Amino acid sequence: MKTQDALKMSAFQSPQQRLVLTVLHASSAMLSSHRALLKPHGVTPEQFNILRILNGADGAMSLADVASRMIDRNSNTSRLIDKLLAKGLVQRVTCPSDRRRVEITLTNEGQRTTKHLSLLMDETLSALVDVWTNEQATQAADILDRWNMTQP
Amino acid sequence: MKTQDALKMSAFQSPQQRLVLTVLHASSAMLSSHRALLKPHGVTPEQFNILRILNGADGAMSLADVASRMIDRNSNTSRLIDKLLAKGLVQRVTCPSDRRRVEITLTNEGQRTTKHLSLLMDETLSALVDVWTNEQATQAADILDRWNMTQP
DNA sequence: CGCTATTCATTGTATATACATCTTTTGTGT
DNA sequence: ACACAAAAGATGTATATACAATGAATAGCG
Repeated sequence: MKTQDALKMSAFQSPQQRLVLTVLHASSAMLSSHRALLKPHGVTPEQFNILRILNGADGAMSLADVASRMIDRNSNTSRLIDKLLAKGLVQRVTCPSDRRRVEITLTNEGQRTTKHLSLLMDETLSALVDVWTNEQATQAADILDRWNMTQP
Repeated sequence: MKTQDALKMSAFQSPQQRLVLTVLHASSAMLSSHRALLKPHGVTPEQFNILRILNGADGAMSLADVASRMIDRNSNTSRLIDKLLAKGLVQRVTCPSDRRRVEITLTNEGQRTTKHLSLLMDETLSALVDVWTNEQATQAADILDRWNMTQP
């Protein structure tokens, strides 16, 4: 169901409330697209997010470094990395200078997979997000960022 | 971490891609606020969403009716209603004219709780979303809806 | 030094979600 | 009337998340 249909009867109390609900709906729909696209390759959007972070990083990253760049920045990073490890996409090495830390790196296969999936995502999803002009996308993102800036 | 910080290094490929990531981050932060606010009252945002739907409906609703109005429109509605049932907030009655259907209604306690929590949410969260003017909120929501309209 | 506090990561438990499958009941076509 | 398809819900399994608690290693300070 489309957002405007789904919420039609509820007669938003305010434009701000409408925006919050619209964002929640849009986020859910976007994640579904990503999930469907990645699924045939055995990777979830949350796992792919980690792969992209590792691919974008220069050197090795500790688990906390990865977590701080995730969309959902939490302690389940350990378990997501477990899954990637089981698939042979990442490597986990205890840091010798500080044995509390764990360095996470992409394996060669992990690099190949990440590049391949990034390309696939960009190609497939660019058609979808082209409903927005550059100006519209920038404008909406700027407005949403006003809110993010006030959050803890 | 703030969205613009979190993603600073990644040098967005396009304004559209930036918007997608911004929406995902904003959605996650919004849900966290809601969750924290509702938690002391023993209700999750997902459960509260169902309570609000039932409260907004005129008469009784079937499970499918509820599901179609949910943010994440899926088949786990059954289990969410199980939780609300265990808390005595909703009632579940097999429809006599079509025994496949189940009518869900708020109990008296469910109505009280829903009104109380709605008020609490509005009061507490209105301060947060006031970083947006009415015009900004409407503009951003309109832009996001352009995307929703194209999705299946 | 040795004790304590802090940091980094992992694990336990409850919750929610995605997807597929199954059961029960109703509808339909011949 | 009977067989079969479709509809409404429930459930099984794997995954992800929130939050708290734990374990291990280091830092800091007396």
